[in-house]
Amino acid sequence: MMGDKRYMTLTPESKSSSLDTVRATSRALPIALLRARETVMGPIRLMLTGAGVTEQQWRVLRVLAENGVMDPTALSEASCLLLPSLTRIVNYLEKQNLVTRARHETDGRRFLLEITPLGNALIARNIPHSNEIYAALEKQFGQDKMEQLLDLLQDLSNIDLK
Amino acid sequence: MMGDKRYMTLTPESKSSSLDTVRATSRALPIALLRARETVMGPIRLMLTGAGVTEQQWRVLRVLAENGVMDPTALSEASCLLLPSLTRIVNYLEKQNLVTRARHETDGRRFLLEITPLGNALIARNIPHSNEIYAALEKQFGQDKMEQLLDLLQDLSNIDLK
DNA sequence: GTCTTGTAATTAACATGTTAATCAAAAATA
DNA sequence: TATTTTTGATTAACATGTTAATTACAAGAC
Repeated sequence: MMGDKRYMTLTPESKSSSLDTVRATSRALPIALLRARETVMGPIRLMLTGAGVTEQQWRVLRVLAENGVMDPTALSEASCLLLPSLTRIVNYLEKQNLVTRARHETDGRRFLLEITPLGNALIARNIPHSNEIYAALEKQFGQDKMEQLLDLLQDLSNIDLK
Repeated sequence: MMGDKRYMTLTPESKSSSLDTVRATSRALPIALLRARETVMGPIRLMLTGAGVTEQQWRVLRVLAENGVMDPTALSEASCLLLPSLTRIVNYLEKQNLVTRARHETDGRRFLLEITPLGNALIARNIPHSNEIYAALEKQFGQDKMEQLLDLLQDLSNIDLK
């Protein structure tokens, strides 16, 4: 394979084993995932700017709209946000009356978070645009490839690396 | 498909069109990409902690090792970092003598960045561990699926959403 | 009940993400 | 050449990412 730039050798003068060969960054999975995500988020970010929320705030609101009442730990897992980030985000959303925070009835350590009608309204009036973007993406990329990609990503996420 | 939770309706009492139907966050592409990336980065982060660099610093060093001299704009594109982030990261790497910054000879606006021998040494002594992690991941996930995923991600990244 | 241990959530500190503003130098135009 | 416009890079300001430390409460052990 002449000109295949998927691999390179760090020290060309030495005999290289597979362990000291650097995978080209264009085929490095973490970067590939990041780059793909940037492509998708581009138009979505425009939409969110119009909605007046950040990407992460939108994610929190959507998960709460989908799941109802949740405690921070569950919300953290579902929205892919670490707890310290989530704490700050929920503080802000609470000030904007988009989310409420209440103490758990029996467990004094836990809280219960819930989206407000105002929060639901924010989602409802922006979802159509969001879906338009997603539809355009799926049309460009191909519905079959999209399903294939989502399945692979789900499989990858379920791997246990010990 | 009973019990298929890939979609939900925001307002159950209304007749919902495809445009006001909320895609379940478990099948939302941005979250799926994020979650997959977290899975992969888990063990890599452990390695990087041992190496004494952050994920982004490691990425910058690897791209420079792969491509030689680069200006910030090109490095930004290749490493998937916005210029403001890159400026701070390069400032730090320069202080650590892992990277050098020089003025462009003919264009006074541009700079030329290059990895130092110290930087190359850092990569060389950590690449074996990095490759072990990657090999374990590929073994768990399957080499064919890995190639398939990388191809899909590359395709997705090349889409133009106008 | 008291003490210890474990858990949920927050706070702290620093690095990075993100958008807008700024600055210097190059390129374009008159 | 003087002016304007564009471009490369940095700085500023604020939100989030990340790890470690802290706090309040619950659950177990004694």
